[in-house]
Amino acid sequence: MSKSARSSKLAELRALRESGKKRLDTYEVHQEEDLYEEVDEDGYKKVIRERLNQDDFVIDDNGEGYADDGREDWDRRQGYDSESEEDARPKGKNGKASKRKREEDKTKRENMDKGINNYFTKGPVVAQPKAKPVQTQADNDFMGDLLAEVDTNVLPRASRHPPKQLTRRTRALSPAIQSAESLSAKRVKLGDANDAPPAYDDDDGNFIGGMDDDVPMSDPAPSSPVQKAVERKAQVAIKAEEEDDYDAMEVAQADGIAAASVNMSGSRPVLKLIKPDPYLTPASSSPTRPLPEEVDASAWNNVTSRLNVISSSPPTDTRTYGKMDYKDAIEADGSLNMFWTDYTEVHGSLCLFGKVKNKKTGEYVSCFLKVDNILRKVFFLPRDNMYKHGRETSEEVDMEDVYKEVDSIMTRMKVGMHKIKPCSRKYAFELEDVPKEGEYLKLLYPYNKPALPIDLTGDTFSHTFGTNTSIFEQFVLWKNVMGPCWLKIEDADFTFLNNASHCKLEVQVATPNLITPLTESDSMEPPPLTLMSLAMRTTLNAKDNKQEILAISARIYENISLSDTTPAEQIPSRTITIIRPVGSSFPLGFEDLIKKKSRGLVKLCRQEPEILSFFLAQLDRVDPDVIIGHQLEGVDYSILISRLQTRKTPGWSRIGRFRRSDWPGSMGKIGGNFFAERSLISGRLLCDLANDAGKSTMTKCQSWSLTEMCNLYLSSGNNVRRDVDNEVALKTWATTKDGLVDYIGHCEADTYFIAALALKVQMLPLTKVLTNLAGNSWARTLTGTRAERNEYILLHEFHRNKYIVPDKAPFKGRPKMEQQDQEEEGGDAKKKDKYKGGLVFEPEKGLYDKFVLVMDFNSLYPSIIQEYNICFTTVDRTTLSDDEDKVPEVPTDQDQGILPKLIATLVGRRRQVKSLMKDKSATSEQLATWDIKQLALKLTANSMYGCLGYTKSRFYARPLAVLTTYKGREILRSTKELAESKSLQVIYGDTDSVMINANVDNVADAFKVGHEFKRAVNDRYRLLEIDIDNVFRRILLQAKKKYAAINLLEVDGKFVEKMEVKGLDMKRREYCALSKEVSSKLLNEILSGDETEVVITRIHDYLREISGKMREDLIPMQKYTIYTKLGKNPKDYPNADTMPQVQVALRELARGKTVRKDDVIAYIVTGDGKSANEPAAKRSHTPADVMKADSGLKADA
DNA sequence: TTTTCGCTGCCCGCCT
RNA sequence: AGGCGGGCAG
Ligand SMILES: [Mg+2]
Ligand SMILES: [Mg+2]
Repeated sequence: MSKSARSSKLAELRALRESGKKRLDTYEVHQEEDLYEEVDEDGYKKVIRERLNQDDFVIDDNGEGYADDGREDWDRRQGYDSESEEDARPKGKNGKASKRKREEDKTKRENMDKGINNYFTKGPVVAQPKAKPVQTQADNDFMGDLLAEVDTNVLPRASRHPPKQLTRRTRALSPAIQSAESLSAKRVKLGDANDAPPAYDDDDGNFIGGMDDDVPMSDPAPSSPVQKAVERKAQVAIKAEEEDDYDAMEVAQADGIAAASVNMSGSRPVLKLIKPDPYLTPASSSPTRPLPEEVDASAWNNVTSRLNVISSSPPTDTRTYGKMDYKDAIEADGSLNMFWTDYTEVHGSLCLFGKVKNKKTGEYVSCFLKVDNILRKVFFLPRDNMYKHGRETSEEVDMEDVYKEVDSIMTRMKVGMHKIKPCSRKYAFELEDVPKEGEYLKLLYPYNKPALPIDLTGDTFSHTFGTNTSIFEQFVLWKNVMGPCWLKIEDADFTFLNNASHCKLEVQVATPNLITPLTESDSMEPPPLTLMSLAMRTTLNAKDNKQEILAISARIYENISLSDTTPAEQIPSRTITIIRPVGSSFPLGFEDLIKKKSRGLVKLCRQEPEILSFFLAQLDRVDPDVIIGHQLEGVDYSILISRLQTRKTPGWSRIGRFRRSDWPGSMGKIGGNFFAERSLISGRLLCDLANDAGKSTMTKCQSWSLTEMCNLYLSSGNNVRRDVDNEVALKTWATTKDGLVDYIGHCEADTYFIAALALKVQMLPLTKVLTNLAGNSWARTLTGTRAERNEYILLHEFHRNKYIVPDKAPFKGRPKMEQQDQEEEGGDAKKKDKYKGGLVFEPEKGLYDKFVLVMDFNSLYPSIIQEYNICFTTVDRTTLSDDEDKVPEVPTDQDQGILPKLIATLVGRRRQVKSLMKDKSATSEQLATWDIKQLALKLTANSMYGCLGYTKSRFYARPLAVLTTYKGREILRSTKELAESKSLQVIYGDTDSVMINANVDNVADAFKVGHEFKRAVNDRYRLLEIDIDNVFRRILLQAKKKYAAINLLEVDGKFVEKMEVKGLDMKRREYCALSKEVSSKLLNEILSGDETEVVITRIHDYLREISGKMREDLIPMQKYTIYTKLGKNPKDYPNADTMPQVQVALRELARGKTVRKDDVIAYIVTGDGKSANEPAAKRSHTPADVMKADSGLKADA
C-alpha cells in the first residue's frame, strides 16, 4: 500500500466506502491493522521532524489566513477640484438650437406617449385637470376585489378595517389643486430667462449653466457615514490589533454539528424524513427504519410558537393606502427629502426608488423619483493633424475644427440641444496613443438621443470617450452620490407623474441639478425598512415539466432600522400564507383546523392563478422595501416570475415598484433571463441568502442549505431547522388535515429562519455600507458581484481627479467565429490566461511538539500597492511589450497614485473604526455598526488587487497585478531568508506567511522569538507589517496547504488550546460526517501530547468501536452522506458513468426532480456484499432513497 | 435591447 | 503531457 494511500486511510474512512472492493468486515480488520501501524510508528513517538520524515508517516500540512487588515495613516480624501477650469460659456447657436429643441420636444413627447410611458402625463406645465394622487379605476377594481377577498377569507383574529381604508383613499383622491398649480408656476419662473417654450423651460436653462461637473459641487464630501465619527474620535488611542477571520475548529464539538443533514439536490429542499435529528438524539430510531407516514412537526412548531407574532393585519388607522399627499412629505422650504435605495432606467430618464417621511403620521413610505434631462457626456481627443479621406494631412487641428465636426455630427443626428466646450483631462489607462494629460472637446447631449458609436473617430479627433456611459453612472458621478443616502430634491414636480409606479409618492424633476445628496453632517438616519421574507413550495407539473407554485409564505417585519440588532424572534412580525390543494381539494376538515391553529393569515386558493393574484395584492398592501429569501435568484423568484408571465396575472408588475403593462421582450428565453428578471423587481431589493452575496456572509457553510445556515448561524436557542422532502411530504404525511397544517407550519417557520439569518449576519447593513463605500447601487451589491463595486469606487475616484475613465467594453460578438476565435485566442489566452501568483514553500513535513509561530503579513497585496505606489497613474507600462508577463518597474519619484491613496484611506478609516470599538462604553448597537463598517472597509480594500487581474474589468491592468504578486513573492522569499539568517527554521509558508519553528517549550519564549522577528521584518518596510497570527503548541504538517495544529488563544489572560485544521480531508464536503468525526478524533489524540502508548491504545479502541458499529449498522445513515457540486448540467458530463454525483443527479432528473447546474448533490454510496464489484457510481443514491427501509440499501463501508 | 460572477497555487480523479 | 471535472488554500 502506498504511503499516500495509507495516510488517507488513516485520516478518514472515506476510502472504506469508495474503494469498497471488500466486504465491510474483512475490510475493517485489515484496515485497522494498517492504521495501527502507522499511528504507532510516527504519531506517538514524539520524535522530531527528521525522524518523522524518514518514516512513512505522511503528516504535514499548513495554511494561512488570507484576510487581513492594514494600517496606514489617516488620509483625508482628496478634495474635488474646486478650480473652475472650464468657463461655461455656451457655444451653441441660440436661435437654431432652440428651434431644434422645440422639434425635439415634440418628438420626445411623442415617444413618451408610447409604451410604458403612457403612464406619464404629457406635459408638466399644463395644469392637471385632476388632482394628483389617483388610482385608475382598473386599479381600484383590481385591488378592491382582491382585498375584499382577503376580508372574507381572513382568520377570526385578523382584524381589518375596510371602512377606514376607504376613507383614506377617498381623502387621497382630493388633493390640493391649488398648490399643485402654484408649484408649477414656480417652476416656470426658473426658466424664464430664455426663449424656450414654457413647457420645457427647464431644459435650456439648465442645459447651459447646469449639470457640469467642472463646477464645484456644493457638497464635495462623499456621503461616508463613518468619516465624521472617526474624525470626532480621532484622538482615541490606536492599537493595531487584528482578530481576523480564521476557521478555527473545535474538534470536540464536531460530532454534534457536522452531522446536520442537508440535501441540496434540486431547488426545493429535498431531505430525509426522519423524526428527531439523529445526531442530536443518538438514541433515536434506527437509520434504516421505514419511511414514516407522519412527521414530528413539533420542532418547527416550537420555533414559531415563540415568535413575537402580531395580528395579521396592521393597524390601519395610521397606514397610508393609495398615494400619499405630497404636502405631508415636503419640508418647510418646499423641498423633498428622499432616501434612495434603488433605480431603473427608462427611456433616457433615471428613475430612483426610495422612501420619504410622512410628516403627518411619522411613517416612511415609498417614493418614486423620475429624473429627466440627464445628459450624455462625450470627450473627443483632437488629432494632431487633420485627416482627409482617411489620410493624414499636414494641416494642424485646433479646437475650432473639432468643434465644427462634432457640431455637424449633432446636426446630422438631429440633436438640437447640446453643449460643446473644451476642457483638460488626464488619462492613465491602457490606450497607448492617449496623452497622460491633454485638451479634449466635451460634448453634452440628452440621453433620449442615441449614443454615438463607441469607436467613433473623425477627421479631427482620434478617440471618443464616454459614448456608452449609462445614465446611472453619469448621474452618480456628476452628483457624487455614494450609495443609498438622503437626497434633497428642490422644485420637485408632484403633478408630472400619474401612476408611473407602485409607490406612494411620485415625483419628477426636470434636471439632476435639483438633486443634492445630503451628508452625514445633516445627521439624518436612514429610514426604517419594511422587510418581507419569502418561502415557496412548488410542485412539478408533469405535463409540461414545469414547476408550479403550491404555496407561498411571507413574513413581514415593519419599521426595521438597519442598526437594530434585536434578534428576529423578538421583533414583531406577521405572516401570510397562500396555498392551494395538491389535487382538487384540501383534506377533509382542513379548513376549519387551519383557522383554529394558525396565528397568521392563511388564504386558501383553488388554483395557482389565485395564489398569484392574492400574493400581488398583499405585496401592494405591504409594499416591502426588501424581499428576503433562500435561493430566490434563479429558483424561487425565477419560478414566481415565470408563473406570473405564464398565467398572465393582472397587475404582475407589483412584484417590483415600477409600473409595467407589457412583459419585456427579452423575457421569453428559456433558462430565465437574469437581467430582465432583476429589472422587474426594481424598487424592491432582492436579498438572497444563498446567492454570492449571501454565501460570502456565511463562510462557515459548505453547502449553504437553509438547514446548514440555521445550524451554524442560529445555533442559539431553539432554532434547529428540519429538512423535509417536499415531494415525499406531499405524498405522505401532508395529505391529512393535520399533516397539511404542519406543512404550512414548516413553510412559515422557514420565513422566520430566513429573516432571522439575514438579520443575524447583517446582510442588509453590510451591503449598504459596501455600497456607500463604492458608490454603486445597493441592488447590485446584493447580487454579490465584487467587480462592479470595485469598478464604481474607481470610477468615482478617477472622476473626482479629472481623469478620463475607461469605457465599458463594447459587447463582443460571440455567436459567430468558432474556429477563428479559438485559434486566435487559443495561443493568446493560453499564455495570457494566468499570471504568476503567490509563492508556496515546500513544507518540512512532520509532527512538531515545539512551539511554532505563524508570522503573517497584514493585507499583503493592498499593503504592497501602497508600499510601492502601484497605480495606473504611476507604473510605466508603455515600454513592456504585450508578449510576456514581464514585470514592470516599481515607480520612483512619483506622486502618490490614485489607487494607493484610495487604499490608504480605506485602511486608515478602518483603523479608526476599530479604535472606536475599543470604547468600553459603546452600546452593542454601536459595536455592531462599527464592526460592519470595519468589515466593509477591509473587504473593499482587499478586493482591489483581484480586480486588477480581472480580464473583464474596465480597470483591467495585468501589469499592475503582475507587479503586485511579484513583490509578494520577493517579500516572502526575503522574509524567509531573514529568518534563516537568524537561525530560525522556516518550516512552511504560503503567499503571505512564514511558519517558524521557534524551537522552545513555553509560550513566553515563543512570543519573544515572534516579537523579535516581527520587529526585524517591519524595520525593513515603510508600511508593510508582519504580525504573529498564531502560536501553535503542536502542529502536524502534512503537505502544502494541509495541516492540523493546536492553536493557543488568549482568553481572559489565559491560553486556551483550540484545534485548527486546514485543507485536510475533514474540511471537505466530499467527505462524510463519519469520516470527519473519526479524523478529528484521531487528530485530537495525535496532538494531545499525552503519552504515546496511552494514545495508541485509545485510538485503537476507538477504531475498533467504530468499525463494530459500522458492521452492525449502528451508525446513522446520514453520517455517510457526501456532498458534491455539479459544475455543469448533469447531461453535459462526458464520462458520467464514473461519477457518483452525476449518476444520482441523472436518476433524480429522470424521476422529475429539478437538478441544475451548480446544485450540490448529496448522496450515499451503498453496497451489500454482492454488488461490491460494481463501480461506486452505480451504487450511489440519494439519502432519501437509502432511508427507505424496503430499499435494502446499506451504506457501503 | 444586454449576456455576469475578483485573483493564483495545489492536490485529487477521470479521460484523451 | 494535455483536457475536463472536483474544492481546498492563500
Ligand atoms: Mg496568510
Ligand atoms: Mg495576511
